[in-house]
Amino acid sequence: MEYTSLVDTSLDLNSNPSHFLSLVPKQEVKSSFIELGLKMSSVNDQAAGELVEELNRVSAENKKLTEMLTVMCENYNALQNHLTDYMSKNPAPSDSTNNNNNSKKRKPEIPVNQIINNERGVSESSSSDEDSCKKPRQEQHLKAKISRVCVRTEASDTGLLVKDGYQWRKYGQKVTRDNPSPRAYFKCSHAPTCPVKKKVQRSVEDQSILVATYEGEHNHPNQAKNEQVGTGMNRTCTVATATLGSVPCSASVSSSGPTITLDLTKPTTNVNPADEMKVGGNRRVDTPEFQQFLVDQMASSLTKDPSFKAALAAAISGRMVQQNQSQKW
DNA sequence: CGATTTTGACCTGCGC
DNA sequence: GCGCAGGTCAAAATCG
Repeated sequence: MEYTSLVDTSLDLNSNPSHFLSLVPKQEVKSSFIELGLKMSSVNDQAAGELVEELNRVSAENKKLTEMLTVMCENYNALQNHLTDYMSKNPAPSDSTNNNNNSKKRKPEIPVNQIINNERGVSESSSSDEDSCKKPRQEQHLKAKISRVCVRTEASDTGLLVKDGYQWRKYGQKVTRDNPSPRAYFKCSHAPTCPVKKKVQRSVEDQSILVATYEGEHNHPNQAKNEQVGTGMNRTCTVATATLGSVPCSASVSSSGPTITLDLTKPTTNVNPADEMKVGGNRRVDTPEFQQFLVDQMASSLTKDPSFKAALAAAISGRMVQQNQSQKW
């Protein structure tokens, strides 16, 4: 499947306003821009200059973001093609990518690409219809949106609580074979019908990192929107919240996949978002990977939002009309 | 007293 | 079919 087809780029982050110009005769718009510029110059040259400069800057930024998004999509397609080729040439000999010492494993972990697809709301289940008849539970499991969030906590913190704004009820705890730390099982307790589940376990490699695995989508709004990260479909928005807001944490992206790490041990209150992005140390928010990830997530979430598109189109077309009117005046 | 957590028992899927 | 391991249930304990 082509990754680019999953990303609705119809918003056209490139500043080329051709989509909207089509609503108005091109020549008219062009002349209105020129005349508007002349008028502005007669009224307030400096302000107009600043506006044009700002417009150019934003346009360049949008263009850059679009290019980055395109490159990412191409890279993703290339990687997926490589993976497909590799899988077809080397059929996985009994889950060789997983721990070999785990001779008995249940369902293999959902591959990274499937996680991505699930997050984009594309149902790409690898199980056949026949399988789904035989294994309704597993089918249901595969259909559920699965996302993983890593949260860095103080080493002294032995709890398994990951605050994400939702209310959870713990219904079980288990010590798993591959990890000495117990795994806690949570259900969303805010709404009785909410199917979302969460598993929280400390990372084997770094005990200070809590790995929270979310399954399913919340069918109710997040009560505490300003609290750290959410799950499932609203994850894309909450990533930005965790990074740019006043939430006392920092975020990073794992190189192994779309896993978000929140560093709760490093308060970032009262930090300018621009400065926050420059912060060094062990934070990885300034890495190209993270920025690309943010671009990807923000672009996809924005372009997926029809109301945002409608509002933007209305704003731009409204501006065009205003310019036309000012030309006629 | 209701909500939440703990914890042992039970269920289920998978590999041998 | 058996055993293992992950996941879930539910009664008891705890908390606010």
